[in-house]
Parts: sequence; structure tokens; C-alpha cells
Amino acid sequence: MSKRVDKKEALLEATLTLVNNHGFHAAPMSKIAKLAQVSPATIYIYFKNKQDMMNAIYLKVKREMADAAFCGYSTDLSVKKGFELVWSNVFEYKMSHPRETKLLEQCETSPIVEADVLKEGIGYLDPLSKLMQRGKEQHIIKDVCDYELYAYVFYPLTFIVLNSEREEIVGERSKSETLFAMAWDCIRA
Amino acid sequence: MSKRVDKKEALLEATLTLVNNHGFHAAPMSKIAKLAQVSPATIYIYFKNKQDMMNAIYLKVKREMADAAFCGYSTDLSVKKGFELVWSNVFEYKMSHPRETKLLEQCETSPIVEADVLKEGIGYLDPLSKLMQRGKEQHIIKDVCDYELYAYVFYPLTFIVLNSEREEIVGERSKSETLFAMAWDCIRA
Amino acid sequence: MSKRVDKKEALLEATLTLVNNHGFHAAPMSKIAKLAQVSPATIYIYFKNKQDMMNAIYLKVKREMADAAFCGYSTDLSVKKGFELVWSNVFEYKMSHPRETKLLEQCETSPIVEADVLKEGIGYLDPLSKLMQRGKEQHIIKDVCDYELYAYVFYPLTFIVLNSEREEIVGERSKSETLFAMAWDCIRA
Amino acid sequence: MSKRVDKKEALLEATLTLVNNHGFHAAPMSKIAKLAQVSPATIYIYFKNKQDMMNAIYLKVKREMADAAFCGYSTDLSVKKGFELVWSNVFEYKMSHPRETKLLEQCETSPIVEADVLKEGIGYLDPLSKLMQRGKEQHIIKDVCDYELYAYVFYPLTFIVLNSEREEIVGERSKSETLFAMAWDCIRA
DNA sequence: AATGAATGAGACTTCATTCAT
DNA sequence: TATGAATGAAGTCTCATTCAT
Repeated sequence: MSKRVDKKEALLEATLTLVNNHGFHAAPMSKIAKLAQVSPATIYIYFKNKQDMMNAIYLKVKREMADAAFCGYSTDLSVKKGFELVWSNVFEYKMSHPRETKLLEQCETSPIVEADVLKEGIGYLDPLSKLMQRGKEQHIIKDVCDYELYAYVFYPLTFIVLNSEREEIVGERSKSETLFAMAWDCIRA
Repeated sequence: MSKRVDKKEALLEATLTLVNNHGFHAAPMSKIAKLAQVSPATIYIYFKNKQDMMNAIYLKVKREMADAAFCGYSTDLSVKKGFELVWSNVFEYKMSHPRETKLLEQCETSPIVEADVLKEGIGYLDPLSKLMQRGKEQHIIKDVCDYELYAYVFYPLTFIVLNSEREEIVGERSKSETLFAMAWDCIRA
Repeated sequence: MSKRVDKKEALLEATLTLVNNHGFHAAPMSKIAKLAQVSPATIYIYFKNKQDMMNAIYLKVKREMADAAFCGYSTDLSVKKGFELVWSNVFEYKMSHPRETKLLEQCETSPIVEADVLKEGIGYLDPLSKLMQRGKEQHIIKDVCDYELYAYVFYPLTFIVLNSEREEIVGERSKSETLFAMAWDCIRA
Repeated sequence: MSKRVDKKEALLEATLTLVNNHGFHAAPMSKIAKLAQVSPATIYIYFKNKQDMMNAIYLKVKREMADAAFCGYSTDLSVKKGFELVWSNVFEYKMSHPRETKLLEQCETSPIVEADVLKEGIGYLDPLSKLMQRGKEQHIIKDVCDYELYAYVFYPLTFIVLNSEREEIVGERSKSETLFAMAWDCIRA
């Protein structure tokens, strides 16, 4: 019983590592199995096939990220405070989980996971949608559609995290507060 | 010689289509060849191997995008006008070239092309670096490092283009001016 | 002990079903176990391996068929009456047991069970051999070797049963009496 | 061009041999390739997959058998002469082609080839259907449906050929004339 | 330059079987 | 006896690449 969890966990962990190191192509089942220290056949006890496994890992990571994002969040917070909290949470999460960040980005960029799974994952961010809605109704933030707001507030984080890992980058990374200020300047009404 | 161009072009075109439809990991040489109406063997006359071909395609598309970006640009323009021009050019290009946009994004997200090739591609945006530099010196834009500025000004475009293609999106896309205004609000000092 | 019989029975039943639906080569141990509602490991308590199980199943079915064939049979019967009885019994059995019929045919056609097991199974029809012998000695039936007689008298039944299951067959199946008359016409001296 | 025929032929030949020696299961693509002296990958140049290959080999053999069966046949022949000719042809063919005979039997017994392919193969025997029809109309043979006639006239041949190969058989095989006489006695009106 | 045919290596997946409980 | 979990070996098929023409 506990074993079940262990192996599944090990497999997801191994996949995360491999996909990050060399991309989704170049993460064959055999290597995943080896890294997780199980037989290739064992994978198929826990997952129907590779697609199913990728779906599972995407949802797991997305859920983890969403949970982190809304940690301490309440609808009682003002719109700005709400944004600030969620944004900071996401920033923290992404900075401390570059592998997860990269995986999510890859999954959302190329057709690794299935469309409805992607949709389900996006659903995890529902409180954020509601927050945006509230902000628009109260005329605190600009009245542009959700994914445009997301594009300017959260999507840049991905780029920043992904690039701050590279060595050749010139210039020092700004403080979290500065980066949020930019995001907020962008969307406030 | 003109033939040579034709086939290379056809191969690029085919790759672009396939990578977009089902991702890099579903774009085997055989399919690329078939779609380009050449023999698989012919590819190896023009490219050393698949890696080499992907490198070439990435650079070609990146160059095309960069050329579009700086169309009409001159260092005589004010910082804001400069940003506005380049931003609009990029916006136009990405909107009208979703396949190219997606390919670039995939290449920059997962290790499809080699690191130094990626660097070379980024070099094509050198005038933009210089523009940012000028903006920072003149205290017109915020003094944050280049890739953070890029993250907030240009990277959101990718997200917007990629998502505006999806059907299930709720809400109407904002006008180009609005979107640029957001970007500018974000980085101006 | 009664449990033991139950599981063996269930396994036999499951195998019969699977082999019939999609052929021997699509009846893996895992599916057999699932259909019989036992663990794959349990199979190996009752049988040494798959080969052993197939041997056992073949013999069991063959025995069942032979028992049915000689139900009511006695050496006191005249040759013709004897043939008629056995033939009718076989006809009844095969018509009412298409799965068993198909399994036997498959086992005897392709090397699913081992040669000596096959031989043992054929031995179950020994009373029939003796009947043929008697018929030949009394010059009631033709003096051709046993398996040729079998080929004309009983083997056609298999074909008829197997094909009468198909939908696209044109024409109505003849009555049992007609079919036996044909068989008898064929072998009588 | 001639190569193409050679390899395809070699593959069909190899499959025939392997399926006969150890059954359809136990004829993996790797062994087939090895016996045909080609790479496993080469198989997929000529056939879509294993199923497709089995379909092809079945139809090829069936066609060959049918061609042999109707060699010298004409609708001008009397019903009995017609039957005699076709029967003898089939007898000759099956006796001299035990591998082909066994393969056809296996294909028609277990779901190795697809239903419509099976149907197509049976269609090759169309002249025989017509001959049966003629025989029934002229009241020369019994008025039973086609597949029952086939079961008594031709199907026994398969059994005889398959068993005459076995060593342990007791008794000498009858002459062709005797065997046909049995078949004819069986179906004549 | 151009190709259709060919291929070894390796991808995903399933199999018969065994292990720990 | 009975099992769910686990597995090495082997299955089918695809891939990037090369060969002969």
C-alpha cells in the first residue's frame, strides 16, 4: 500500500528529472524506469501508457503549484492584496521549483498532454479567475480578458525563472517587490 | 541552385507544419520528407542530421522574426517610439505567423536546438538590447535587467498569440494599442 | 477441495471464452485470470505453466466430448446403429458446445498442446476405433483406414458447426438425419 | 523492382514455414525477418503490420490453391466430371503443399486473418459454388446448402492431408479414386 | 543532386511467471 | 491456498540514417 505510493512517486519524480534535463523526447520509458529503479513493466501497473503518465504528472505538478499559489489566500483580501499574495506565492514556487516550472511550460507549449487534461489543470487556477473578475468589476484592474491579464502578470515569471538559471545572463535579478510592482503597474486600471 | 532553395524551403515549411500540429516529438524525418515531397535521403544532402536541421530552421525563423521586428526601426527614434515600433512589429509578426511563434517557443522551452544556436538566435535581437540600454540610461524605463524587461514586454505576446488560437477562450482579445499600453506601463520609469 | 475444483473450473471456462472470442494468441494469462476472477499467481498453484494448463484444458474438453459421444453406446449395437448413435451424440454435443468445438479444432490444428497429449486425447475415442474395426471386418463399411473414415464421418461436423455460427451463410442447415445419411452413404460398403 | 518481389516473397515464404512449424503464436516478426534474411524493419516496408501481412499471405495461398483447383476446369464439363476434376486438383494441391494446407486451416479456424479477408478468400472458390448450384438444379447432387456439401466433399481432405503427415498413423492411405468415390457417394442425389 | 529501399538501434508495451505477504 | 505487485524477456513497430543506383 505504501509501496504503491512510493513507486508511483518515484516514477513521477524520475520523469520530472529526465524531461527537464533533455526534454520530453529523450525521456524514454526505459530511462524513466531505470532512474526510478523499477522495471519498465512496472510503469504499466500504475499508468495505462506514456500519455497517461504524462497527463498524471502534469496534473500533479499543476495541482501542487496551484496549492502553493493560493496558500493563505482568502476572498476577504482586497484585490491588490490578493494579487500580491498569489503573485508572491507563484514567484516563490517557481523560483524554488525550476524543474516543475519548466515541465509545466513544456506541457502547455507542445502537445505532450491531452487538451482536456490541460483544461482541467487550468481549472485549478479558478480562484484567480474569480479574483480577476472581482478586480474588473471594482474597476481596480483593467478590463481586458483573463488570459491577457495572466500573460502580463504571471507568464513573465516563467520566462524569468527559466532564464535566471542560465549562466550567461548579464545583470542581476531584481527583487521580488520590484517585479510585482511591474506586474501591478501593468494591469491596474 | 534555385532548386536547392526550393527543397530547403519545402523542408522548413513541412517541419513548421508538423511541429505545430503535433509537436516536435511527432515530427519524424520520414513524415517531414513526405510532406515536403522529397525522399528522406534528400534531407541529408542539405543537413548533416536532424539536430542540424532543427538548428537551421530555428535560426531561419528567428532571423525572419527579427527582421520583421526591426522593420522601419532606427536609432533616431525616441525610446518610447522605438519600443512602440518594435513591439508592434513583433505583435504583427506573431499574430500573422502562429506556426513560427509556436516553433520558436518550443525551441526555446525544450532542448530541441543546441545552446549556442539558441544564443546566436537571441543575438539577432541586439538592437533591442541597445534600445533597452538607451532607455535605462535616459531613465525612461526601469533599471531592471534586459531579460526581465523582455519578460514583461515581449514574452506575454507569445502567450497571447498561442492562446488566442484556442477555441474555448472567453472574452474578446484587446486591441493592439491597449496591449502595448500595458507593456509600456509596466516598464516605464 | 471443492474450492479447488471451482477455481480450476473457472479458469477452464475463462480460457474457453477467450480462445473462442479472439483466438489462442489473444488469451494471455492475465486476461484469463481476470475473467476467472482469480489472481494470475493463483493459476500457477493449479498448473505448472501455460502449456500445462492448455494440455489440461484440452484433455478435459476432449474427455467431456468423448463421454458425450459414447453416452448410451454399447458394443451390442449393430454397426450402423452404433455409428448412428455416436454420430448423433457428437452432433448434439458440438452443436450445443460451439466454444468447445472451436477449442478442440484449434488445439488439433496448431501446436497449442503437446503431441503426446494430443495422442492421449485421441485415445479417448477408442470405442470408435473398435466400432470401425468391427464394421470393416463385417464388410459393412468400406475398408479404408480409420482416420479417413473419421475424416468423412465426423470431421465435417466440425466444419458445419463452425460455419453455422457465421451470419453470412446462405441456405438453411439440413436436418440431423440428412447429415447423418450423407455420412453413412459415404462409408458404407 | 525485382528486389521488391524477392523480399516480399521471402517474407511470405518465411512466415509460411514458421507458422507451420510452431503455430501462429511463436512466429514473431523478428524470427520471420531472420529467416527471410532481412531486417525486422524491412517487413514494414512491404506490410502495414503483422495483421496486414497475415491477411496478405492468406489471400496469396488461397488464390494459389484456387488457381490449382480450377486448372482445366470448364463449365462445359458434366457435374460429376466437374466435381471429379476440381476434387482431384485440390487433392493434388493439398498433398503436395502440406504447409499451405495447414496454414489455410489455421487461418480459417482461429482469428488470424480478418473476417472480410476470409470472405474475400472464400470468394475465390466461386466457380465451385456455381457448380454446386448446377448440380442441385439438375438433381444430380443432394439439395443441401453449399457449406454442408463442402464439409463432406472437400473439408475431409484437409484432415487427411494433415494426418497423413503424422508418423504414428496406422493403415495405408487409400488411393485418390477411392477417396473421391466416398465424397461422391456422399453428395450424389 | 536525388532517390526508394534498407537497416540497426531503440521506442513503447505486454507477456508468462515469481515474489512477499 | 491465495494474492497484488513486480519483473526480465520478448513482442510489435518506428526512428534517424545510409546505401546502391
